[in-house]
Amino acid sequence: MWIPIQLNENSAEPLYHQVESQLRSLIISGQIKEGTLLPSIREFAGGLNCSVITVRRVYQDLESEGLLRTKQGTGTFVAKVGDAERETFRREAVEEALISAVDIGLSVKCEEEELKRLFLAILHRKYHPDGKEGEA
Amino acid sequence: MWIPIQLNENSAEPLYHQVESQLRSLIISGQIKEGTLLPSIREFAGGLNCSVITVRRVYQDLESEGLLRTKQGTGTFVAKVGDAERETFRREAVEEALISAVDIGLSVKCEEEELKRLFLAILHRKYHPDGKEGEA
Amino acid sequence: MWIPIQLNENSAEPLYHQVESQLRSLIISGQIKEGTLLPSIREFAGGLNCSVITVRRVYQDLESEGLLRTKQGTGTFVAKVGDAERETFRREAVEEALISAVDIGLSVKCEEEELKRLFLAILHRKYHPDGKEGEA
Amino acid sequence: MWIPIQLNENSAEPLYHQVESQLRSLIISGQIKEGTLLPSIREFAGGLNCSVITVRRVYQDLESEGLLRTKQGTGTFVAKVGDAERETFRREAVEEALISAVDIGLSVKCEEEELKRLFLAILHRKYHPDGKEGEA
DNA sequence: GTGGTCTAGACCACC
DNA sequence: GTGGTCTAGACCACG
Repeated sequence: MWIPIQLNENSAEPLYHQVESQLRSLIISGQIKEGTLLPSIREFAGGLNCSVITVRRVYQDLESEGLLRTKQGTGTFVAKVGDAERETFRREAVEEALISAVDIGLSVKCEEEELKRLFLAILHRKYHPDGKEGEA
Repeated sequence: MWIPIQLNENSAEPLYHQVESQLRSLIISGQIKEGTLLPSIREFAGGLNCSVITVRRVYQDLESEGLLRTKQGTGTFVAKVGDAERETFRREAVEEALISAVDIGLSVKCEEEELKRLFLAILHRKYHPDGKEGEA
Repeated sequence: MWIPIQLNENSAEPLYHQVESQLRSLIISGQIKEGTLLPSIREFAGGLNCSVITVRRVYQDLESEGLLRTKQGTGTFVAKVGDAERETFRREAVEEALISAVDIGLSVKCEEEELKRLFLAILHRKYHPDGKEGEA
Repeated sequence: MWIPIQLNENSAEPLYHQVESQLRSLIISGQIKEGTLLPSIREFAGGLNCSVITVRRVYQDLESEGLLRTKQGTGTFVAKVGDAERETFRREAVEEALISAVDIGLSVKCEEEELKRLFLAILHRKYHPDGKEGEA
């Protein structure tokens, strides 16, 4: 199975962290279904051109979050995530990001109306990428 | 002079980063006026209960951004920030945060309408803290 | 012949280990009598929905413990277990578990009386499952 | 600070696991007080004669359990554990061990009375090591 | 000095 | 084949 992960070499964000958050999004959003057998750590590492250990860490962390389940000698699977649980995950992730953005607006004394305007513009641009935009 | 900085000991965010971003906001938003003499490194560090090295780094970083100006033997001052420049700073900070939030929404397959609804709710809550809310 | 084995897919305990310890218990406690012909490796593996390699390992391990005996071309039988031997087995298994439990209590600075109270409660619950309890 | 950890080289139990469980016990039982600065990973690794990475993993795992808190550039501390929380931890650890022991007794068809007698004997021996016993 | 990340490579246990 | 553990050693970020 092929997992679409984009690594940004120039980012300060640790490799394993980039992989983790993207894989987490794929699972939470349901783009990778429960029960799916993920690539072996070696295979995945090869594809990402990184160390086996980095991938192992990703699998391990996500397992401790309850998103993955690994069976020695067999492989690593996407765990069953209850709908309610998934909804909570999504909600939290999104709310957290929005709150943080509004906080920054506040800290910089941005007007409520201006913030709203900016947000709506960005929202529209991202969700209707008529031209080229659509991914950051 | 007293600078209102809140440090979160339990955050994963590095100390120096917390101080930097808050001080930057204070300057950009005009809450600390240009020409103001900031506390000495030692004094500031004492107030924040952190290392002088940390404060020194903050002053250096913000100086290299052009927000501060250090005069040997005198102290560190808030530099003159042109209105256009300030506007750019603010705009960038806010836009960046909003874009990042929307991206997360996208990555988790959040509906445009839901995202908008959530944002407006948070916006209102933060800007009209009737009860107690208002700062994170 | 049908062997009542419960596999816990989500346990960290290796499959072969789960099968081994349960089968061992069945033999030692006399619930499977000596001379009994066990299912073939394939059949057993099919019933447990696991690999034949796993069952093969179980049979081998228990044979090397003297609990099973394999006759080429015929099958695997439960060996004769002397009463004294069986008693030793049981005693060891139980004592080991109890000692380990008490050690954990000690390591966590649990009072002797509290430990005793807890034990008796659990003992009663497990041996007199009035409601539903009785197995973990 | 010196941490009393006993490593069993011959055990099948992974190194990091041995260290983790012992350190966890020390914290939960209150033998290491909250706020205590633990040895640096290098120092600890030197003392245990193991790799830095192994110690780091221990600290990381216990941090994710909420028992430790590490600050980059500063060190690793024992986190504040609420009394209720600590009680839960202890209770769970002990109950789990006892339940498992009783289950083994059951699986081997040990009489309730016999199990009780064995337990009380072991309990007394461990908590009143008149002769030599007292640790496993 | 501290912890944080990442590497390459080894060996073992499991299926 | 799979994952699990452990090593030695490097380099970076933080205080």
